[in-house]
This record gives sequence, C-alpha cells and structure tokens, in this order.
Amino acid sequence: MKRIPPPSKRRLIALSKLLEQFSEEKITSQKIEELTGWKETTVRKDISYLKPGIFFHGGYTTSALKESIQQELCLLPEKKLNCCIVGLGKIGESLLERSLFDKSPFSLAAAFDPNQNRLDLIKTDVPLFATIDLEQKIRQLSIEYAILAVSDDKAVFMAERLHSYGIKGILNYTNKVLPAHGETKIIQCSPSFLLENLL
Amino acid sequence: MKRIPPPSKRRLIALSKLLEQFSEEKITSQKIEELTGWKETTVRKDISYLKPGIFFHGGYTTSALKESIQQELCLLPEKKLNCCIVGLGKIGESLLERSLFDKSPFSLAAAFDPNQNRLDLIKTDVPLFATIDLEQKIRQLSIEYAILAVSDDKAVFMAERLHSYGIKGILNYTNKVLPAHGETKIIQCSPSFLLENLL
DNA sequence: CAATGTGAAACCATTCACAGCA
DNA sequence: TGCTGTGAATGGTTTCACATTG
Repeated sequence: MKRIPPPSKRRLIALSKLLEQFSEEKITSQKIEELTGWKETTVRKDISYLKPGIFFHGGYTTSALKESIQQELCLLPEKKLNCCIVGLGKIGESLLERSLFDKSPFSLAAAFDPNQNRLDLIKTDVPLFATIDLEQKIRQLSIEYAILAVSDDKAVFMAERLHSYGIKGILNYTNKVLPAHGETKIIQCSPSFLLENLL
Repeated sequence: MKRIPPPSKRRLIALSKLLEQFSEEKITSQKIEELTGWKETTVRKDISYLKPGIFFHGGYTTSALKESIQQELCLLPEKKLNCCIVGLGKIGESLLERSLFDKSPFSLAAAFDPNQNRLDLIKTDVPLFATIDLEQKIRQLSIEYAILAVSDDKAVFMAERLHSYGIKGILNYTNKVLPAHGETKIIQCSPSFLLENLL
C-alpha cells in the first residue's frame, strides 16, 4: 500500500473526528472546506490516498468515509495500544481518566509517580505504580506510548529511560526539548510551547 | 524582513528552549543535530533566517543565538500578550497556574467557567470570571489568545464566540474540530488527537 | 449538472555542495 | 582545519485543470 504524506495523515485524523460529529448522511469536499478551512482540492487529494477502489458521487457517504479513514490509518485496531502517564503532577493527574481515550486506538494502561504518598491519595481506575517499577510494568503490560508529565528537571532523563524500554512515541508535556532516537516519535505539547506556535 | 517558513519557525521556537537549558558557551549545528535529531544543515538554514548581519564562527555563542531567536520571533515582547482559559474542568484547572507561562511571551490574565460554585471553590491568583462575562472581560483585559477546555458539546459554540470577540489564536483541548475563521490560528491539542498523531 | 479523481504544474522545504572565514 | 552561510538541486505537498461519472 502506498504511503500517506504526513500532512495528509494529520488532516485525515482530524477529518475522522469531524465526521463523528457530523450528522448528515452525505458530505462534500466543499462542505469540509467550510468546516475546516482546508482547500476542497486538498481534501479530495487526501481522501484519494485511502482505498481507491471505492467511488463516491454526489458527495461522500459520511459513515463510509469515516470508516475508510479509521481502517486505513488503524484508528480502530482490534486490540488497543497501551499507553501510560509518567509523572502525576497537576497535568499528569488531569489526564488520568480512561474515558479520555474511549474513542481512540489507545488504552490508558498505567500511570507512574515516584511519590508513594501521592499514589495512595489518588483515586482512579487506572493502575498506579511507583516509578521504580517503570521498566518492569512497561514490559509486562506491553506499553508502547507514553505521556511524559514529570517536572522539567527530570524530563530528559526520563525520556532516555522510556527510549531504552522500547517506547515508540512520547507526548512531551514538559518544557524541555527531548532528543530524538531512531524511530521514536515525539510531540512537544507543553502549553507555553503550543501558545508560542500560535504567534 | 523576509518571512520565516512555518517549519523553521517551529524548530527555532524549540531551539530557543533548548538553548535555555544548554550550559556551554558555544554550540555547533552538529551538537544541535545530536540533541534534537534535526539535520545540521537544516539547523543552519533555519538560523540563516534570523538577523543575517551577525557572523558566527567556531559555533554559535549560546546566549547570542538564543537572544537573536527570541527577538526575531517576538518571544520576549515588552508587554506580554494576554491569554485566558475557557472552561475549568480537570484539564482547564490543571493549567491554571501563572508560573506555567513565566518564560513565555504570554500572561494568563483570566479564566472562565459557567459554574459559580466551581469558581468559589478554586483558589488561585488568576482572576476567575463567570462565562457570561466572557466578551466583556476579553475586551477589557485585551485578551488575544485562548485555551479552550470546555466540554466537547460546547466546543464549536464557544469557539465561534471567541472568534467574534476577536481572539487571534486558540489552543483547542476539546475533541472537536473547530472551524477556521480568517486569520485565527487553531492548534488541536486534545490528548487523544495528539496520541493518534504519534501512530 | 454537480460532484469526484488525478496527472501536471507550481510552490515550498530540505538537503547538497561548496565558498568563505577565523 | 573546522565551522558557518548560501545558491542550486532535490524531494515532497498543494493547487490547478480537466477528464470522468451517475
């Protein structure tokens, strides 16, 4: 199968979410332009990277298009991919909710913090562990993705540990820039960094 | 002055953060490649978009490079830009801390929630207001950027209000895709969306 | 006729190759 | 020699123009 260019992939992921919230049976590329600001011709090109056999006319069938995207981009795998939260400060704790990941291909399988007192105080249905057990639990639970929300001073060290345990992708909520390693993808998502990207 | 391509701008913003945490006096493009994974030649091209008069040799002077980026990208304005949080659920509340924005060009000038009980319970040094006063306070306090953290069902409606009050950029923490309007920039940053972009 | 699908053109970003400087 | 700076070449993305289809 042909590879989908990264910008197209990003838009298709967003489009699949848009379609979930769109109630009409059919949707045209013009309508998508109106709802998102992407040029209609770009939208059609993006969609053309999906299963080409299917021919749509008079607009796309909303549900068929959504399913085609989800299937092609593996957004609905048979078995969900496990992720974890590393660091349960304010931000880490605010993400500690399984339902946030309900409609995603991910499952929140664990969260880690070095402070046992903190772990005892938090009530949640997500399994909590001391950071000492990070490697063991990541391997045991087949965790492949991590949400890094430790304090800035531990960020690079923790990221190195995550890399060495075979983590495939990291959402970096710290203010530090993390070193890239091989295939591991990293997205920088601290609020101040994201705000600066709005400038 | 020539315009900086968006990908270069993103890297330069990250680079300015990297330099803040880098303790040696000089840094080479090779070293930056090692720390970030960006090709050294890309790094040099990015830097070439900054003030060209300056000639660097034997590597860049860390502090001079950092200041050059900050100045060129307006990361250290005389007067900070005001932003606000809209919606004080778990995520909104976790971002309710001035210090998160200390080293950024932004200042957290207000936060909004419709629930007066909630507002009374939260203790913070950020001014809190009922959502009813959103327009008035945005105009009064010259707020130009917003962190949208309301529940999904109110997302599009709230974004339309923010647009109509002249907001220039939105960090969208909801799971909805927001319509683009004119110049307003929107960054989608809900955890499940970001995770999907790691795939 | 009103839509999609798609090769070709235009545009933009990255990488290369090498000149220039201390 | 070891580094930066930069025009030129490459590679990738978006847009255009138009053939195609129900």
